[in-house]
Amino acid sequence: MPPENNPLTLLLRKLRQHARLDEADQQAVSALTHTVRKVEPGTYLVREGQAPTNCAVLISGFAYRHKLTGNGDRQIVSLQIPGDPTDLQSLYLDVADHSVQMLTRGEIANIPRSELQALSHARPHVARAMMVAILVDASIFREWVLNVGRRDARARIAHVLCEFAVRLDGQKLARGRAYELPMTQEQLADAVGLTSVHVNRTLKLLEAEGLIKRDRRNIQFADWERLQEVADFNSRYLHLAPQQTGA
Amino acid sequence: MPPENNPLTLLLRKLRQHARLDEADQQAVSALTHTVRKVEPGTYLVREGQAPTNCAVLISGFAYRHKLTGNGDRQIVSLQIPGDPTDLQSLYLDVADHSVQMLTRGEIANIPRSELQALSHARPHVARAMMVAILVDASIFREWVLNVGRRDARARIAHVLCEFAVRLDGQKLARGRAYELPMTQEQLADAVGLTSVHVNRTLKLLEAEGLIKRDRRNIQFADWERLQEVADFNSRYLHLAPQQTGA
DNA sequence: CGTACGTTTGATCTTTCTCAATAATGGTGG
DNA sequence: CCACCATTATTGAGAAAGATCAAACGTACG
Repeated sequence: MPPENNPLTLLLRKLRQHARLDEADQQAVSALTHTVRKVEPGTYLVREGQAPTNCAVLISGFAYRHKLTGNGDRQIVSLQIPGDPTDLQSLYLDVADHSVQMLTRGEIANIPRSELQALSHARPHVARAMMVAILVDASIFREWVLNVGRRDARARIAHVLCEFAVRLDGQKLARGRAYELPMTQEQLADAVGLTSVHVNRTLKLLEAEGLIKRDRRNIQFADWERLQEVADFNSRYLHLAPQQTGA
Repeated sequence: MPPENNPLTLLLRKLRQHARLDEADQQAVSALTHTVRKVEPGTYLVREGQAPTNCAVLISGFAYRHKLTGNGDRQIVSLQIPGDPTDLQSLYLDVADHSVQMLTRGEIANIPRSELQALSHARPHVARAMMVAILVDASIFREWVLNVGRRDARARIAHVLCEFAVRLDGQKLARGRAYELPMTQEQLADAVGLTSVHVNRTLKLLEAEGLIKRDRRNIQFADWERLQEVADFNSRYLHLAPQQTGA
């Protein structure tokens, strides 16, 4: 099957964003065993406390990583968009310290963890590319600590909206200055460490200020520049590839 | 110089916590070029926005990672204790997305980033060990998102105290059920996303409850079990080595 | 023995949470 | 295609956690 139709093309694209992979590397990635599966919202891709046996790459749909407190409060610690390998974070850890769950319906490609490990062992460039992907994830976690720890509700929510927009854009998934936010206000609340009630009010505030427009889950960026300012958003932490280098 | 006196012994110990390194691997790590330097509190080991050129391993003393919001609020995103490589987080990233600064006086071993990269390229087992170290750091970031996003002041502060205790213990740096907290209440506040005033009151609350005892910066765990409960602390996310495997 | 920094305390103000009820929406079975 | 149900979104009123402002107090160190 030509690589264009291969579910792993997405993964390959992701890996090549920051590291140069030669023909053999690319071949090896494309040759990974994988099974494609359709999944419903709520499906677990990783379950806290379990030993990870494979790595799911999101082909379509959205997912989120989260942790729970002892009394059941949820905190979403990151969002995953198509192309994201959801499980590199436990590639070499024996027990998952968090869960990953589908936000929407979608498709995933499951790759045996052992194959990824073997690949990273055998091919330094691929190992490096995976490491970069992991490091970028870690950088996003750090920004989220800042977001949740030091910004007020308005900036916090605006920040998540900005991050999502920029990441979608980076994967060529955004259509213009708008997107469908793939989550409920309650889930958004869990991402920013607030209450769904307060998220609702703050969303309306952002709208009243003319920063966004909303129609159900659809978010339009009425004033992208000012929204970024309000969000205190600077995309540096996403470590976007400055330029896609050709093959 | 025998490895016991080598500043890199600490790094080696860290790397070997989760991955098996053979003789040659260990040799290679011990042979890394490095310069030891004494540093004062406040010294920057990494500066946000700069291109990292070397990786500092903490030999003695404590450091912290932090980020700033646009209006100057600081959020500490993790604490570093002796043995921690402070800079693996930017091993393959071109621009540092956060700063690392010394909390106390201490000593660091600076290793050229290029050498670490070369080492990870040449030695898969070392690469894997570094990846694990990075993954554990990432796991700690995730826990901090949860801590700051979903726990109240009392639990949050207790949680940081617990984490610090367990990590010190893991490096054989704690003397019994007490330690000297190497930071001001203001810095602790920046670590938990609160005000120093509120940290002060909460610390006194924890003391009044009989969970800790304090004398200046010295923290004693008067009731370790109950403190962990209050903190909602579970060390799983630290991914501590189940057992130190012999050479 | 001052001075600067860190800690402690009080009083008041804000943001965000809670609780509760009402209104939309979307999906589903008939 | 329509009525019904379960979610999700919205709104209001009151409570609480934590922030802010300001001042006093300690303590280490030059």
